[in-house]
Amino acid sequence: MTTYCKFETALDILVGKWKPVILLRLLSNGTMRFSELQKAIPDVTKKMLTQQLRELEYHDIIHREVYREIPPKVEYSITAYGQRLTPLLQAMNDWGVAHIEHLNELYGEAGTEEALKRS
Amino acid sequence: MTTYCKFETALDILVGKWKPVILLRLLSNGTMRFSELQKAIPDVTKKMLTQQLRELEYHDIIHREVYREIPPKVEYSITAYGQRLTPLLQAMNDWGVAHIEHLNELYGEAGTEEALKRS
DNA sequence: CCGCATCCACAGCGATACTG
DNA sequence: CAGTATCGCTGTGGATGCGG
Repeated sequence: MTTYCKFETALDILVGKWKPVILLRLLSNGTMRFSELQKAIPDVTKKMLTQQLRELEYHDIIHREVYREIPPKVEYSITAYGQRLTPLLQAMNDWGVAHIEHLNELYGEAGTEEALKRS
Repeated sequence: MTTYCKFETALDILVGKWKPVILLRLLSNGTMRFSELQKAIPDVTKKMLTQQLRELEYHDIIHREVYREIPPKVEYSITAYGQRLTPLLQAMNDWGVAHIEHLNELYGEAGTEEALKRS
């Protein structure tokens, strides 16, 4: 007896402290190694990066390719299925940009940044 | 020096343990009193409900109308600006529905529920 | 009726050290 | 290089009680 509306599902999959950045990186750079991602996202720890990547992988958004070499090499990329997120991300981005505008009008430039931190 | 892509902003505003349900309720029911919301969302505590409502209010997604009566009465509703979320929520919902389908194909009906809990 | 204040439990995340 | 394991802090959310 699940409820009809499933927009929460999309949220669950996209939300995560580092998932948005990871997705953006992979979408713009294509395939990336683990270490490249770490360099591209300076504040993430190995633990968190691994965890978030695994979750995205489990949802078939990204692909994990392991090369059995010494030293090891692992490459991450967006799956074909994952590409289908793009329009949604675009829509969310557009809304986000408009929303920041809107907050500026409501509270002024100063308040906006703080407003975004609240939730 | 903020980054260009702002789809994370949309996430921040929509995410919250009870925000999705609240939005759905208000969108389908129109104006609702605090107590009605509480009844409609059985597991939420007053504290959490208040908090999430305030955040949505701060972002101008919902409107809070206070009637200075005894006993008090407070009504919540979606603002005109908040209505502009609808297409986005619809898009997210569509993607969510499709994604659940996709997970079923990957892991079977059994695995899907657990998959959704992971992230 | 609506909401705030306080206290507490637990999960999330970071830091660090260790492994194949 | 690409992780895993462990520990400790911190923040979020639940439970409860008070107040306008």
